[in-house]
Amino acid sequence: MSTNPYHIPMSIRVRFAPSPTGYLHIGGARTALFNWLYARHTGGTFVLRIEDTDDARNTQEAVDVILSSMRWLGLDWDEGPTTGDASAAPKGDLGPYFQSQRRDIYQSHIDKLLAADKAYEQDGAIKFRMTREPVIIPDMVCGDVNRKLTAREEADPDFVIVRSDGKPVFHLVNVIDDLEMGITHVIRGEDHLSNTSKHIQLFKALGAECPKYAHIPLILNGDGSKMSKRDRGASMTTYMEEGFVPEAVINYLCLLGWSPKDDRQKMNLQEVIDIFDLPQILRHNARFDMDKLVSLNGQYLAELDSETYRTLAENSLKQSGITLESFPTEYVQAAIDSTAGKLKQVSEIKDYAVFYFQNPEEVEWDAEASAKLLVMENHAPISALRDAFDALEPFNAESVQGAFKSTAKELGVKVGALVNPVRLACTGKTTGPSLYHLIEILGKDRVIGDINKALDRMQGNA
RNA sequence: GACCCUAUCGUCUAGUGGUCUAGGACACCGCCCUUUCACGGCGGUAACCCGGGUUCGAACCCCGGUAGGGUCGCCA
Repeated sequence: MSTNPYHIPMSIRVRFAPSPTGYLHIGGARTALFNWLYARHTGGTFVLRIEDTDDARNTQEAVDVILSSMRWLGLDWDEGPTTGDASAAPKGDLGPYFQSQRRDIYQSHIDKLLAADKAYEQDGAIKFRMTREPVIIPDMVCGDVNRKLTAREEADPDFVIVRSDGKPVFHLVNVIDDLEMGITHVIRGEDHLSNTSKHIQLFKALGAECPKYAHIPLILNGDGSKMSKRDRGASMTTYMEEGFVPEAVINYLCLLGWSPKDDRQKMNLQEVIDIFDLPQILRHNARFDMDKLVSLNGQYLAELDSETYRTLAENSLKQSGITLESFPTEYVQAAIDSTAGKLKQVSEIKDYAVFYFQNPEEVEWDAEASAKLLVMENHAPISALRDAFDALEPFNAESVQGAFKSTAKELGVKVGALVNPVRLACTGKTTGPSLYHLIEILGKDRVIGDINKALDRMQGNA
């Protein structure tokens, strides 16, 4: 026995054990994250195990999605599958890491339980002789939980560990794997708390010490209801497809059910690793707030290097049906660069910058703004500006800005009086990238054409 | 129905008996900055679920309600 007063094993081993029945749920992602953080904080080992015992619901695609989601989030595992192929060589010595490959291991334990009369056969299934006493569940988040029997369990506390079709059930395989894989801390969703009494008894029957438990609260919808597949934000796939910044998603997840205890919100992973620990995990469920995630995402987006930002932006633009290939590379880059630091989500870029990639006649003016800005009294000033543009050489952001200022001064109007109608003329909107830069990118011909069209409208509105 | 967990602004949270006329962030509102928007800055609205105790003193401790969530499967 060590002299360590907390009896913390030398090497901590934790695991994330998803069942491949669909995408990676945001709650699952956070469970994975908390396990990962604990492993990294303690210098321990993070194991990924695929619990694919339900052939009716498991799919290969789901396995691949889980692995790619984990990788996207940056949650690397020290042991586990290297690919979605269950027969491929894994990383780590305690595999296989797919439960579907571990039948022999389960069978030997089942035989032992049967031989010791700790389990028995009934109707072709095998049932475990469960205690009739309450079970104390020591939990690092919830404290000691005194799990009494429910009415149903009072009637028959024993439960099935092997189905009549010969397949072992979750409770059994989960415990055997944690035992065989030397898992020291089980960090999982609170939905497993009640069932932990079964697991503790199973460990005992198998002649093993049970691991330490930490049941973390669940993530609920904004209205407090349970998050299901349909709910926006529930699937990690959404974040990958919509071009979220993985660091932002991770940062947000850290703040759900855990807190650095000071006023920090935006934290990099290393900062979190340094101070993350199990006892500070909150005990109550948290509601998912897309607004806050998006806000955080905007902060990370603004800090991205231009290369990464361009890639994200290009993908988003292509996804929304814009054929970037028909534009010069420099033009596309300049257009994208003019949106940098402006968006909270890259997926907003379509609405924000679509005018760059439309034919002038496709740009639709916002009706309300058009009625307000494209009026006859703006005709003279804007045509004066048009003439100034016409004579401008070179035609760039700097010279354009000069033309705005000098024209405004000559006419005795505010720059804004010229800026707003021109922005509408060129982009169709009242918001967007820096007008001077956008005008340079669009080029003189296009801009003068847009302005002329707006001048016609002013006369038409008269 | 039984059993378990939980309860601070709309949301995420800080707070572990006095320093709380309860702090921060998102969202919202106002002002400033500004070529629009966003950013940034300043300010504002907004919370201790209810009822009993314990105590000189309770958001913090205890009990009871209530509410939300979870579990009771030959699903995981």
